[in-house]
Amino acid sequence: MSASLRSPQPSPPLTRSVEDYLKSVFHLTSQGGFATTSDIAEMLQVAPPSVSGMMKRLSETGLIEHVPYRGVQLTPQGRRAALQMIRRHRILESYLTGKLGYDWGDVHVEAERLEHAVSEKLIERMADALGEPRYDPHGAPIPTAAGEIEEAELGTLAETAVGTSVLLQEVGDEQPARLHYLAEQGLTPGVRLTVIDRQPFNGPTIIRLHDGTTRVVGQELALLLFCRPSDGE
Amino acid sequence: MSASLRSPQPSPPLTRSVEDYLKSVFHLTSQGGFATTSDIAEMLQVAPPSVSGMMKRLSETGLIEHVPYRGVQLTPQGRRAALQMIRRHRILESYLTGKLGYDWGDVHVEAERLEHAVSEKLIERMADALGEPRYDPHGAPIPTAAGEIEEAELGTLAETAVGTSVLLQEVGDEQPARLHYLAEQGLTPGVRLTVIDRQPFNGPTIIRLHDGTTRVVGQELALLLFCRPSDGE
DNA sequence: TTTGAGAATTAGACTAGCCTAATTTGCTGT
DNA sequence: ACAGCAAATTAGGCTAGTCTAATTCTCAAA
Repeated sequence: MSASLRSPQPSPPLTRSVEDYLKSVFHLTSQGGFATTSDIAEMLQVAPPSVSGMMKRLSETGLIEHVPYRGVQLTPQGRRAALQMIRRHRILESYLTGKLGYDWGDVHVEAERLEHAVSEKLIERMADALGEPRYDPHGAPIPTAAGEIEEAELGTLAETAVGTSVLLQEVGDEQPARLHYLAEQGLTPGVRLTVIDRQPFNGPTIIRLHDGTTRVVGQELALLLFCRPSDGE
Repeated sequence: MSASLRSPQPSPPLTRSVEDYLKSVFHLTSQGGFATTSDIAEMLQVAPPSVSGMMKRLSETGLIEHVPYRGVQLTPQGRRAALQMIRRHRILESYLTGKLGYDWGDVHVEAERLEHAVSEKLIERMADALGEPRYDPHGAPIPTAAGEIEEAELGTLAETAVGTSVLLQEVGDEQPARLHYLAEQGLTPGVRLTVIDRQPFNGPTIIRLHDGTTRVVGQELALLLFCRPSDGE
């Protein structure tokens, strides 16, 4: 009787590619539902047949559930692996900005490479040095070492009603240029702002920051600014 | 006329494997001469034919000079790449011990993976945070960003004459267990010691540390302790 | 109910890197 | 000078991951 029948097999370490696919599936299914082949292909910048092939392998190893011609979802095991990668990524981003003077626009690319190379131990040392941060520089929640992640329901600035005061919680972007611009405008996670007005036909949103200055935020950017109701002043 | 005739071709990034082979060749030729197929195979833990194949590819891309059935040497271009990897490795080791509380026995494995994933920028940030260190935790010289490396002629403790006082400059080992033991014994780079006696037939060397305590160092370890004449007190 | 567009998959090929087995080469000792 | 051994290379095969081209499937609209 082979060992694989009794124990959950000493799974070989995941390859770089596998780790990337799992992360993509996680992100694409975070709102529920299935991740489609073409969405994954788009996200990873590979051809659709490459995705089909990988999905086959991943479902054989029990990391995803594949419904042919429908899409895929993570198994609990796949989800665990994906969350581990996301923890690594976000701790790395936090460390690079917090301890090595990186700009928040530049950390994504660096973390994207490092996340495949760091050990669990290194990540925990970094997390410790940072004081166990709960959010990364973009405001995204960092999964715990145990694999739990905060799931908040945030609305975008683009859909926030005029007159409402909100807390800018998370910036859902990775492009350095846009992030640099947002930082210049003072639009970083943690700032409070009030929606003053919004132009019709998907026009820009006008906001007032806490310091009294105003900003005009186009729809494209407003869709990336995730906010939650601001409690106090 | 193809572009490759005018410019030094936009060389594709080196793969992980290629980087490892270049480092091996560098280390194996550091005393001059050629690196042999079997030495490289031994160092990288691959079969000799794998080395032959890789040597063919590397000489085609101009990173090494291959004399069939003789061995290989780095070209200037290959040497530059190898030194860059060694800089990365040693800066990483320094950073892990200096800033993240790693033990000097544990840094090698971690750096071995990270060196393939870090950017030039990150290495320079780390070097800066450390104050541009010149030696890594084992006392090995760190190449400069420009690709220069200090070449010192060091003798091992095993060949240091009885009665001589020396400075322990570098520990030529990577095995955690041995390094932990040496640290316990107070044998880390920078300590001064005097050779008191040596047993015949490759027997142990007896030394006195600066604090007056003595140690008995077997031949195996004595061969890993690189020393240089101690000038002052 | 059928059909056609678009998404997904299968088929088949390529590269890097590794392996084992077979062969070739170079050197050393007689 | 040459036999034989050890080292190196060539031959041939495997896997992971990618690609393009061909095929199959799903679903919505007529």
